Amino acid sequence: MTDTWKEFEANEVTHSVAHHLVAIHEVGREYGGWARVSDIARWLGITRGSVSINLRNIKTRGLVIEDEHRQVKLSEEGLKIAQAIMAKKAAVKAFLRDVINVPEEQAEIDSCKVEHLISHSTGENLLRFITFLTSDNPAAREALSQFRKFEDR
Amino acid sequence: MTDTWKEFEANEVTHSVAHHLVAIHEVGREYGGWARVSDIARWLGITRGSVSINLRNIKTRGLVIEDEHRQVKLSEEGLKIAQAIMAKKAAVKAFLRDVINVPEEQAEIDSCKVEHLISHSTGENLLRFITFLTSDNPAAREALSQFRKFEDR
DNA sequence: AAAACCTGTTTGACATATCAAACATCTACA
DNA sequence: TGTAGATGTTTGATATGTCAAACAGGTTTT
Ligand SMILES: [Mn+2]
Ligand SMILES: [Mn+2]
Ligand SMILES: [Mn+2]
Ligand SMILES: [Mn+2]
Repeated sequence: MTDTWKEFEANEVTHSVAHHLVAIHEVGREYGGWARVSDIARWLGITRGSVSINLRNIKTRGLVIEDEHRQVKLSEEGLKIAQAIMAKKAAVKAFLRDVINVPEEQAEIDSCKVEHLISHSTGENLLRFITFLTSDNPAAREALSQFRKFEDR
Repeated sequence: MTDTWKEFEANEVTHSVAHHLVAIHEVGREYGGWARVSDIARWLGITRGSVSINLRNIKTRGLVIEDEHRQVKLSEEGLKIAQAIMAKKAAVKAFLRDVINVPEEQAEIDSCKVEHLISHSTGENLLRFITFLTSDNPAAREALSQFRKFEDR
């Protein structure tokens, strides 16, 4: 009815772009942030051709910079986006695995699917919640323990 | 490194298909489940042309059936998928809004983005968790109340 | 009956994302 | 030094999803 669902389209980055950014961050880790097309492609499990084309778009949007050897590095904005995505993924995964007992592998898959889609503020609320719930607050510990029992009903 | 992230691609349905199925379900509610292209298009806020093309795909996959007046209705499989998506959305939204205090509108947007992506089992775990946490279990109530305080730190 | 409106489909365009294959260029190594 | 391998780009294909515009039928209004 409302067009709220079309907000889905209105994402900062697509899943593909999100993973390109994170890949550059990871691959470039030992090289001052600089990454090569080939290494990004290998990391992502897609062809060099695809990475080359995708980077065209990502460069245009100012999310990476390029040096004279055609290596790429996250721009300030690209880095901010990559870090936000990694943080949200970590929060979601921790919640799924440590709070509601989703198996590790499934938590990995589900958090991967969702990492770039949840809003910043939701990510923050979630992080606050797991921080509280996995703290040594007695009420939190008791609730979690009761939930474990509740689950095995 | 691993190709886990490509599992993203391996979804039962895309966001677009998910909303087409749910739209058919909603639009057809008062007509024995039968829906027309025009009404689906209006509901989704896209053109009739787009719906027409998308339905071609959705029919091929056996998710809807068509009658002699070109009306469509969810097949048994299509209905199962639509219901699973609606259930997951409700669970996510309730968690965001009622547990971690995400504002209604944001909870709506985030749950919409994610509804078709989270796995069945994760959805079930989440539902168990919110059922417990919003029950009258004293430990649950105390934890939630402590979390409210913790938030306003 | 005619005109206006509503419906569903098709076409051509565009955007994103992927592949394989061909190419040009570098690099390494024998 | 010459060949083999690695690298990056481009092209042509496929798939999904969207739009606007044109078209063909059907229904309603006048
Ligand atoms: Mn240099
Ligand atoms: Mn991911
Ligand atoms: Mn009939
Ligand atoms: Mn949605």
